[in-house]
Amino acid sequence: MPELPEVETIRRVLRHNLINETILDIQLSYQPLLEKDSPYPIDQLMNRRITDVLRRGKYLVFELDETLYWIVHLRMEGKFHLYDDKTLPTKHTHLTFETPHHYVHYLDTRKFSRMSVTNDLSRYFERKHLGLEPFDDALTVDYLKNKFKNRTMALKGVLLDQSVIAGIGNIYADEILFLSKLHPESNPSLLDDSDLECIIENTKSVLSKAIDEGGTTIRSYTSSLGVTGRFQVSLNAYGRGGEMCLVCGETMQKIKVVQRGTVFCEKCQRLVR
DNA sequence: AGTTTGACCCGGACGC
DNA sequence: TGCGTCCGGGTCAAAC
Repeated sequence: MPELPEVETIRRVLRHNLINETILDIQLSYQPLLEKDSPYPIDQLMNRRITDVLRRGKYLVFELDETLYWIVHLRMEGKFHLYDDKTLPTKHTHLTFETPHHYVHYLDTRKFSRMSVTNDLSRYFERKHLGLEPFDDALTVDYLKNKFKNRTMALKGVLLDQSVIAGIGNIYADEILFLSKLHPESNPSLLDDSDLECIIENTKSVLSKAIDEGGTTIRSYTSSLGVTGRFQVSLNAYGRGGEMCLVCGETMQKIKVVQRGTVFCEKCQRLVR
């Protein structure tokens, strides 16, 4: 599942390839991908020029003619493929469009992803109640303290809450908690300033490092672009349940927290209760 | 009114 | 081979 660093990587690849390209033909073959309350149908993108590609949290945004916005959330398995030649769609291709220089397919095996077309981007995101971007200077100890107070949910739960910090998903939540040496089931409202500072610093460092690694991967892409944004990042927690902790050697635990698979080291990560 | 829980969107993987 | 069941993650509505 693409997390924020992957989405950012995808954004850069798409922007590089599609900026100033005009959408000459676009077809959505699986209608449920378009949100029911989308102000406009997909057809509205026809003959529009892509003037920018943006990201907000894990949302991708194509700006068209600087006035219209096509918003895409990849969820678990949404992906863009760019081709130089006309290519047959697969059974998981749900949308196709072409531009003067590219043929673009959008695929999603699980069909979990969603998109919308609007001319009012700020209104769209207001309704999604997104919190600060991880790299926003307004992300401070005081901001988190305010967001964490009165929260009884497990700490990991509030890290996944997109109205606190936008863009943290399951993989990086585990990684941030590991680096911060905090147990995923800690009580968010009981953390002290240094814990919060630690969470902020690790959030920024782990995400920016992953974005950098994504940039490295981009250079290895060839002309037929599988823009999945997937790349190998060295992770301490995710996928390492039952393996030894890379810091202390203890066996990493795998549990469910807020119904999400969660890996942590019970020796390194302090439970605050 | 703010917070938490659970349903939902699907098809791949797995077990029998 | 075929069927049934479970799983996964972000979002939002419902419940608290």
